[in-house]
Amino acid sequence: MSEIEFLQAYDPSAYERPSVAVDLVLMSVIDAAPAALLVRREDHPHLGRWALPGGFVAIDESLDDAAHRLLGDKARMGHAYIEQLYTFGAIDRDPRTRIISVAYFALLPQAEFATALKAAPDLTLAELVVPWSGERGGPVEACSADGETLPLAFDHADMLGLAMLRLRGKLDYSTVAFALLPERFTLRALQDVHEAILGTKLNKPAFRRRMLDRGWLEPTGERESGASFRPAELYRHRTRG
Amino acid sequence: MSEIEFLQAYDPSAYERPSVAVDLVLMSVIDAAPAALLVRREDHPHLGRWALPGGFVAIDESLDDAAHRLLGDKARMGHAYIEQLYTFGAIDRDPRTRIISVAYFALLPQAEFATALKAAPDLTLAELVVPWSGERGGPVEACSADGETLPLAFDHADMLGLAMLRLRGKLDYSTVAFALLPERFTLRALQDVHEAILGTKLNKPAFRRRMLDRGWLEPTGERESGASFRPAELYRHRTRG
DNA sequence: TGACATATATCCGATTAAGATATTAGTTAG
DNA sequence: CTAACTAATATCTTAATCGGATATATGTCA
Repeated sequence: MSEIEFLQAYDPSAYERPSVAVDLVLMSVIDAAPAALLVRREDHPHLGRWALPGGFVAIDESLDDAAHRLLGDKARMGHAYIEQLYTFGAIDRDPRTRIISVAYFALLPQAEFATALKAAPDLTLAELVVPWSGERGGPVEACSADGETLPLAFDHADMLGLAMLRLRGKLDYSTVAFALLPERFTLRALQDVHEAILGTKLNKPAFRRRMLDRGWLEPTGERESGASFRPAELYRHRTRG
Repeated sequence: MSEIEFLQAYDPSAYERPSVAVDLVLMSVIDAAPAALLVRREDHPHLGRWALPGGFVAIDESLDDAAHRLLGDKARMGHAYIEQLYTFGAIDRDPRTRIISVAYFALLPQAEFATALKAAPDLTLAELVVPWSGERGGPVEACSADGETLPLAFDHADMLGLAMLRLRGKLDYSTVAFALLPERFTLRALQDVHEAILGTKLNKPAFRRRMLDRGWLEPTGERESGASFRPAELYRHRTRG
């Protein structure tokens, strides 16, 4: 049998197939706390609960393409740091039918986060409360601006928890933190982001040394404005060698 | 509309759905080198090339269940350390039809690896050659026992490469290495596993100290036998406290 | 112009990690 | 039975790193 004959004889409808979806964990650091964007479910199932923005993967688009498409459709965002997180495949995770969901997490600077909130009116800002410490992992809770706990739909508390765990793990040895900051930022702002994600205070001189020794930072020669005290130097993320 | 009415009205056949598969990266350390188990493809597409054992996910089983089922069916293995790796979703990764594949990696001690090779005669041992260093990542090459390069099917070189990258990353801060060793082992054997996976030599006293300080090891009081020199103490992985 | 707040630089002690070397304990050959 | 050999285990020294504290510099604002 030749390859062409084989492909013609292949019957893809022989198996009953699950639906495949992509869910987005859109994260930022707002007011010194980790935050995510949620949508209130207006349909069954889990009506009234809060869910991650997501959607089904089309038959003619890759998983990464689906994630980027949803980033534009749901959050009105063109570009963002985005990375595949984990694939959730429990049988009963959705009561409608078998849906396997590939979770992605995206990191946005505070300004783009605010823009997305305005441009996409169904999105709601939620502060993330991490009930575990260090690298233990587990689900996280979402809180609205007025401190109320937002009940989460499906297994989305696990997705948020895994995103926080991944973020904490990558913070120290990778450059993900820069995706949460504007193009130019102070060392203080960088430390605030680290502290918000880790949930701990850090030693200032030690943090400065570590970051500068990494070689990731490039001083711009400019200084922050609008402060009523000595303005700090603005750095940018060095992308070239 | 009540939830029950909604569920009855929901039509899951409205979307054209991709097939979902699970592929297994079955890894071990054989003769001081990382190794994996491959199957020769006897059908189109990629006839004659070498692939990871895998299969489709049934509609009534979770992803994890599918991975464990395949571990039993394909490798005749009951238990092994197993962990989800990444989900590959490019449109053209399989020429037959749209197949999204969730890759899992499993770690087996050398003895179980040999047992699987005997019990499942279609499996072939392949040594993995890592053409990159450190944490850079990328595809990996597979070599047969007589040194010939085995051409890999689909995107399976990427799956093998990602498995190696994950393994290297987890080696130092987690207990995955113990999944590659028998229940009782010497510190020398543990160091050999580390060196094979990292592809570098390690300092012996420093390695001993690090491992013993971690608190993961429990001395058994017994010693290895069959050596023509001073036998080393046998340790086991401490699972409690 | 001086008080103030914070950025930035320097310093020192403590903890940690690595590499080298010395010692111990089995095995085996003579 | 004993000495030589090999590799495991213990000890030691040195280098590097890290954290905390303090001191200084440099802006704003009253």
